[in-house]
Amino acid sequence: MKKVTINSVASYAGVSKKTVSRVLNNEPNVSDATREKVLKVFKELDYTPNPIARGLAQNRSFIIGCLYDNPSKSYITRVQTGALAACHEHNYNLLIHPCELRGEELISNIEQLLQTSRLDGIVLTPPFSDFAELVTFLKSKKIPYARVASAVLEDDSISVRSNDEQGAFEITEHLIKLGHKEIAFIKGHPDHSATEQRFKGYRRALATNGIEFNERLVEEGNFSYHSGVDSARTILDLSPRPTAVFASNDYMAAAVLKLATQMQLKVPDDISIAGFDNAPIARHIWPGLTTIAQPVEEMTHQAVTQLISHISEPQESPYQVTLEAKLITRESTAAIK
Amino acid sequence: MKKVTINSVASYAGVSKKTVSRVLNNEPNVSDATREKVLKVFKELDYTPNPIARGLAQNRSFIIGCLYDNPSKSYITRVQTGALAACHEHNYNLLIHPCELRGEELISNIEQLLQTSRLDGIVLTPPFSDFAELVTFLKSKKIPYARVASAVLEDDSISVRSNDEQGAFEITEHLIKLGHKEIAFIKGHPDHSATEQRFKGYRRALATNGIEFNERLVEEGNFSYHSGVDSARTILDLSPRPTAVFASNDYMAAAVLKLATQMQLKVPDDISIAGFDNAPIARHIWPGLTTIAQPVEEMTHQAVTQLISHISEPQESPYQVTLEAKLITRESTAAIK
DNA sequence: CGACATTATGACACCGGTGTCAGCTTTGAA
DNA sequence: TTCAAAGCTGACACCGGTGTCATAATGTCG
Repeated sequence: MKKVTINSVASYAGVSKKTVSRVLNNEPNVSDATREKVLKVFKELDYTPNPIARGLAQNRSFIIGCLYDNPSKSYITRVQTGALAACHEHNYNLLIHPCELRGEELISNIEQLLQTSRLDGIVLTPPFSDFAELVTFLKSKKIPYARVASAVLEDDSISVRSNDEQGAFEITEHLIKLGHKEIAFIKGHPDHSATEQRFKGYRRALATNGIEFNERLVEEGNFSYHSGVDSARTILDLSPRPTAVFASNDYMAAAVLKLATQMQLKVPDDISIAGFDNAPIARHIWPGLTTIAQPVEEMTHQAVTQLISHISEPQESPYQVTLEAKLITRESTAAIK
Repeated sequence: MKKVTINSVASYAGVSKKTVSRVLNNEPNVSDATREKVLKVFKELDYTPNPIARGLAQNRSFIIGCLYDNPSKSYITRVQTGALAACHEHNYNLLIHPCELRGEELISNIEQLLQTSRLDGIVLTPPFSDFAELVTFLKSKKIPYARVASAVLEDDSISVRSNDEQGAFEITEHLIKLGHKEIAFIKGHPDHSATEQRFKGYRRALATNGIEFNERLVEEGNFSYHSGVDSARTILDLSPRPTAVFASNDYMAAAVLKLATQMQLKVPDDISIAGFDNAPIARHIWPGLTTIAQPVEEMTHQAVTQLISHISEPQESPYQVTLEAKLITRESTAAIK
């Protein structure tokens, strides 16, 4: 089986390379007759253009980088799924780049990534979506980027988010409507903008419903299961014990559930527990967690799609969208007795 | 900031492109003086070779594809971690390719992937590691590949696995030593070779310890949480109820635990439960699952490393290694009363 | 010291596409 | 009918590296 290049197609079809290239790229100024002739040869010879040669000529790689640092494997996978789908739709490839760095090191790490992999664009997922230094750096290097789930809306960048504040508001209000007034809250990682957003939603729900905010019911977590265990220990030892706990994500909520169970507390009879994210664990444990589902794949898909179209033809108006998060009620929350 | 190409380096250093290229690739036949001179210019100009141009010239992409289809996000992430690390060490990139297809469609899907992305090699993870048609196809196309966690050992391919059969044997024997004789077993997905291996280990442990194998205690699962729920329902309704359940992975084990808890059974007092894989959920639930930990990252890392070195210089003897799996005991298993 | 092997270097084509531009053909308006 | 504008096509250089081969410089041995 011989290699089929643009040259073989050209000579086989009796036209020049350039004309073949025109057909490939759907350029105008090719007669219908010629176009069809070439397209037929494509099929006959089973020709696929070489993206590497193309990349060299156009100084592009057709690769989008995806930057993340998230303890939740399911979140990562969902991000990848959405990003991959968008990439495939436009014949791009996705390069994943998990990354634990911060500050200076982060920048130089990304710089190296850009140097060696020649990315055409980069998708930032939390917590990188809101890292000002990184965004500034990318802007200065003129690397197209898109931000997923960022809280800060700049005027000139692609950004697709979901409404964390509103989601937190709704789930807190759900607890309040069940009669809970003593609702503990576990914060997420301080680097994530979602942490602040979810906290705001919690406080707004309390305020809206005339419940006084109590500092003592708030614990600092970092989204990890482990941090949830620590926070849970403090919260469950409070006296009087709060009747509900809203953890900023499902892993921490699962930790609360585990500890409560170990302490012989019945969930939701003795205490209600709510999470956030609708991670798989939320339905893998008993009782299932009431939580907030976000359209992660959809967000990432939109972000990457916009990023790619921005790369091909820079737009003026940045694409900025906020998608809805949805309350999912399961067995871990119930009316107070 | 201007682009630094091999031409700028060459003229700046006062040598030809080719000489620069020689230095880049550590080729012989360059005098020490010249080499150092060029290396210095590399630093001064902060030069990084363009992998795309390189790829075009050498007909390579420096991209390894990673094929998987696995319900466990944590497994996928671990595979990616190991593969990425190995790729970075050798200046390769990793292209992930989740893939739900089988048979004909799978082959044509992979064919397209190879066409459009020009992969230099491909890592197969379960269940693809043991798909004969796929392996045959890759061999016929002369695409280098490596197999992770495959059960079948061919003579001529790179393969890194862990000992599933032995792991299953050990965990079953662990239950037996705790006094269990009625040990139910939930099988995995029939497409995965691990399914058969784990089942074998289970039976060998029974046989070794003089316990008669009982067909009625075996349920067919498919590694998904959901399938675990179905199998658990059947098993927990048996009478007499088995005193222990060994599920082929942790998700199914978690499902058994959930159902048992819903049925007011105490784990491990009323029934012991064991899993396999040491997925995060194994320690996120209460009681924590006794399970088998495999060095997934290590396996993938070795597989990719070997694959890359095979690409650069094909070896005669295939690299075939079996790593050890390790028993991890948690609270979900206990001595029978 | 001369013949020959070895090492060091560069000229140039090539990988497989795209960009530029010139030249020919067709179209359409005056 | 005429001529400018628009449509179509191909020649050729170029993207940034590597492979081949010729040639110059250096080393080796009888």
